[in-house]
Amino acid sequence: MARPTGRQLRSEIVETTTVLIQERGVSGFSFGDVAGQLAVKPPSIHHHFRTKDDLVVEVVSAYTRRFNGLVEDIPDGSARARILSYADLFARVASSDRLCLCASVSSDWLAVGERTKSDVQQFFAEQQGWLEAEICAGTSAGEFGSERPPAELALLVLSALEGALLVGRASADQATAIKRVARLLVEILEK
Amino acid sequence: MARPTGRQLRSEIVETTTVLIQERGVSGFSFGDVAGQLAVKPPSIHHHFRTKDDLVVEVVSAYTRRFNGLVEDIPDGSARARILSYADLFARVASSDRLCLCASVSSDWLAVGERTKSDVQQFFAEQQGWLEAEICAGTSAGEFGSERPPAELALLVLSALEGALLVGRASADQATAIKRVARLLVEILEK
DNA sequence: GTCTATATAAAGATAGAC
DNA sequence: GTCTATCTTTATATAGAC
Repeated sequence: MARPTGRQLRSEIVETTTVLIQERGVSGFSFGDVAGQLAVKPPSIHHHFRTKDDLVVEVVSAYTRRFNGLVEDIPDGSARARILSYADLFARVASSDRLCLCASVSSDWLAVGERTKSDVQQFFAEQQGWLEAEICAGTSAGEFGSERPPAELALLVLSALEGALLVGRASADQATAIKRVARLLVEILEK
Repeated sequence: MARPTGRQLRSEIVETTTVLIQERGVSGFSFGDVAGQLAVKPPSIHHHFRTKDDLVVEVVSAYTRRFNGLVEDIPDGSARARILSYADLFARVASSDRLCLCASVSSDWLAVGERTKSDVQQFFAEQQGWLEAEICAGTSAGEFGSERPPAELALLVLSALEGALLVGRASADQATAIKRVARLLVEILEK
């Protein structure tokens, strides 16, 4: 891997840090870890991000932007297909035994700054909002028949997907767990 | 708070560390933090637990023992009531904006030792086993009417409860989130 | 923009006095 | 069993050369 430079390095730092946080938590990575993986020295990281907190804020922001972009790109189709695509996205972004980045951050809640906290809160709120709208649409289309309040179902779906990554990782069975949970969730929404 | 000593201190270290991990993650606490909260010095912690990893192993073990004890103490009654008690337990042990300890550990997966990993895996497996048995019992009693496989439902329930703590904490609404999810889950099991 | 060198502080851990 | 003192390593962060 060629040593990245300039604007290139900045985005590679963000990518690498995202994975490190997903694997080890916010307190479990250091500038030295990031630098090591990119074959540069710690001061190069500091050049782009003055403090660790600045870096974490940027990582959450980049993750949220990317994730929401992928959600927007989910093609039109049946409500069932769209929810399954959403779950798949979830599994993909968190692939390889990782969690959703915001779940990782939420786990270390008291170890992160205020800006990060409010950004993570917003991420979860946005996901619930998207899910609620999809559930409403599916119900209007006659595809979903659950009589339970869409906002409640949205919270359940998000919680179950986040939790499945967590439980699945610790069961050496993450990819399967998220698929099993997703399938069950759409069946529940349908009837 | 009087300074605890001897066998007393050992268990207070475990209790304090449990909370610290729930709040800040495995990598987010130090012997100094634990010592500070108990008004002793770091070497006193080392006297009881040679390494940080030894301490984490003991914390997971104590948490699991205590949690499983509380589960066993859930009184006989309707399947609905027992599942709701289980969810409540979950919320209580993780109260005050914390997660289930094993969820916190799972979040920092690559930062913990092998012994800890396998203990956490076992915790999640045991919980799924208990839930599956309860769901089967509820179905036999005619109380639960879901036709979906009990093992699948058990995974869903555990994932949703773990995830609700995570999402709820980041929504400044944890106590409510877990209750909402628990209520929805029993309704789904019933029909 | 990246490096070497360095400051400062904290962490995990141990030795040995009390 | 707990302390003081200390060792060693690592982390965050900055200054200044290249």
